[in-house]
Amino acid sequence: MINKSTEILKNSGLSVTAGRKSILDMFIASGNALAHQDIESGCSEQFDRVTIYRTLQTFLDKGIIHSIPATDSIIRYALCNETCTTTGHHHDNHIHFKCELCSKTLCLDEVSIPLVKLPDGYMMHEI
Amino acid sequence: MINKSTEILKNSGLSVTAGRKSILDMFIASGNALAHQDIESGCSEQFDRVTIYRTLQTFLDKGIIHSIPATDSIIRYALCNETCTTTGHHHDNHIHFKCELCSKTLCLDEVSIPLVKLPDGYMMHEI
DNA sequence: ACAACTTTTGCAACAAAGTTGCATTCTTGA
DNA sequence: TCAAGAATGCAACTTTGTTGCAAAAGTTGT
Repeated sequence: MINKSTEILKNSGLSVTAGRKSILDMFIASGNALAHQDIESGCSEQFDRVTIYRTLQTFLDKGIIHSIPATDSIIRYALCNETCTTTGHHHDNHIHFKCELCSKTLCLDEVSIPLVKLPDGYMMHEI
Repeated sequence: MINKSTEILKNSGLSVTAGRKSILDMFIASGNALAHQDIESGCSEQFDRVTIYRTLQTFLDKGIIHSIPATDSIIRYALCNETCTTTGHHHDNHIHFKCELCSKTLCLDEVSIPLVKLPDGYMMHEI
């Protein structure tokens, strides 16, 4: 295990390729949420758009990253924390914060989520 | 003042056109959040895609509707309640709920928003 | 280290979503 | 009713996301 990105990929049962390592490294280095566009333009090596789409989808499936919808209609992604690396079972119910000036998007893990009361006849399944 | 949609448009200082009335009527009738696509396909009369985009943008600007981002990357829109019809000043910090079966999206006004603690050096401006 | 096997990548072509400029049509207020 | 201003529809375009397939990786067992 040379570095962190390689380790994460192996732990998730994914083959280690240049593209996946690069993209994962970007997430680790940036510390905030990245959109597809950020990755496409900010990556040291150049990868095909399709590869980036598929890599992000793979990371989502494996629980390596989670998606963050925003009012600007751009979906950003951020690394999940350790507790949700197990596939399928996500622990990503936290609040996000986007700076209006630098437009960095950050996870706010400390903020508690209120208990949500659903309308009659509905059942909570996912948050 | 013939009907509610006309009234809302006049109150917001917008000219009353067939397209705006139709779209606004859809929101009033449906009671849940609508995406661009819902409006384009579900409207009684047929309007140009561009007109729908522009109408939604106008409604957003005037505070008639608010946008609801979701993990499926489709942005939906819902009527604002009475207290935020004043332009620019929104009162739309509430939680939304989307049914996985019928995919209706509803506003949950009763749920309280927790106080969000921002990282040092940042200031809350919009929620 | 190598060959066989499986995955991933890049390309091309496509589909869907959103934007812009401009001429035409509709609203509004005098 | 009529002129000024605003909204609409059209066309062309850009951006975003998807799919199939062949080429180029990565992986595993020997």
